[in-house]
Amino acid sequence: MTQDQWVPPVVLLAVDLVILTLRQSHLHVLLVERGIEPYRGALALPGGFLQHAEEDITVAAHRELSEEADLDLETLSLEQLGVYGDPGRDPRGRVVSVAYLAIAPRLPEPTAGTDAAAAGWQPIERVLSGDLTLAFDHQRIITDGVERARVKLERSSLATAFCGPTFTITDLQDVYEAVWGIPLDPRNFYRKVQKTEGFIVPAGTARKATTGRPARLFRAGPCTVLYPPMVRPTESPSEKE
Amino acid sequence: MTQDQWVPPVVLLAVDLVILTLRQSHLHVLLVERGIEPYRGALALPGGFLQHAEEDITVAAHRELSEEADLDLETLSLEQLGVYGDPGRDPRGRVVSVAYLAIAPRLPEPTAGTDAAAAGWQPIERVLSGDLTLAFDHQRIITDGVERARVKLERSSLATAFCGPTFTITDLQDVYEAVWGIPLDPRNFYRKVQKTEGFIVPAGTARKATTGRPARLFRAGPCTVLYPPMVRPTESPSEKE
DNA sequence: GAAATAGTGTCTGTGAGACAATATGTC
DNA sequence: GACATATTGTCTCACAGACACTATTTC
Repeated sequence: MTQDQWVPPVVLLAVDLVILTLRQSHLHVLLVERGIEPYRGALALPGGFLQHAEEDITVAAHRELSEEADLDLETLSLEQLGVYGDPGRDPRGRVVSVAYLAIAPRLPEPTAGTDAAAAGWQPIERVLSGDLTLAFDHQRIITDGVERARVKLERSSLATAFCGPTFTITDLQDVYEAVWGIPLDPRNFYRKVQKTEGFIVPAGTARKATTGRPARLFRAGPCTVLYPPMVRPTESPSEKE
Repeated sequence: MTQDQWVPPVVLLAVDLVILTLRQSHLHVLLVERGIEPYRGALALPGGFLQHAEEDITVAAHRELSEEADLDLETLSLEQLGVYGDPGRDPRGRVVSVAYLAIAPRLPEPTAGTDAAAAGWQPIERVLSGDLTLAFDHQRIITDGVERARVKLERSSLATAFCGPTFTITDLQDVYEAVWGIPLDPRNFYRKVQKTEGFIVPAGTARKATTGRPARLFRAGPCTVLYPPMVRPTESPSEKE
């Protein structure tokens, strides 16, 4: 049934990272400028090939994360997003890429990592709208990553990963609003997160530089799974006839 | 920064299929007996290497599906589950496997496909309990696949993919109970699915061979996304203190 | 009629969404 | 005090869950 001497084809394996963060209440993704062909000069996700044949894929993802974005694993969520391996997505040959999604708290401008000509945070809207042109199929990967993040906010405490060690409830609301792209009622949001057992725990009171009543501070609670889940309003009320 | 002449390592790319179906109200997974080393004689997921360097991964998954299980794509859901590529998972070398999840309606016993020594449906409990020993990391892949299916039943109309072209509401309830592994109240279930716009549409009345009032028949409705979602009872009430 | 399965009605508790009202800070 | 933001309270509606009840079939 198989021909003599048939051997399975080999592929190059790469990892790509969708690193999301919040800047000025807007969701941003980390992009680098490619220094080599193909797509030289175009914006792309940080990533690269496995370093050697025995490197674990997850390890490779973490390696790229620190190489290209100076990000350590502190308070950082990193999960597999999927495989992108269309033949022809890379002119160099058959390259199959494993995409990872990382969520990071507010970060300093990453002034060019090790092997990227330029690096920077780009507003997610510019990517999703097609305003920016990205290398390979990276726009689709980012689209999938954002959607994954949106869904994860509903049932996991992931949102706290966008914040620093302590945060106010308003900070947390900003996260939800930015990722979901919709406004939420502060009063109802307040009640909801307080009622959700183990989501956040008190951590003193903030001294606010700005005007208004100072907010209480919280830190991430013990639970990673939210019950009941946060509900995303724009579910599909438009589904009605 | 890179050594002279450094070239990225290559890997072998495989696809593995988690094919789930319902038999006698129990969730089953399709397993084959391996005919070759490694793990010769052990049970494993159907799957195999890419056929040639230009084969699309999804195409390869469909190919394996028909090769190993005689299943065509009719009313069949097939989606990417994830990548499993730990170094050392396959003694033959660096093999990275893309796992797919397929949901199939009740099917005839698949009497050995093309290149598998034996094939058969195994109850999912035997796999999850560790009662059966599987090749490679296939137990973990199946565990992930079942969990994915459970979650998908909540918000998608996937459950109808387990049924034939027409089905009764009780049939549909059986699907939910089997996949979730918990009993549901028939009365509430009935109301719920009827109220969920576009989930199921009437399709005549069944003539039952058994006793009792004949049930109405339905077929899958136009909506693939359920709103409001079906709620899985055992969410995490045990999370309470 | 008895048994069995299908389908409906009703009540109750929880939680989402709207929004008024109150608290506590800065200027 | 004026203003701004934080926090609490209240009302209403939708829906999950429990479960009594009615309907329609076979025997």
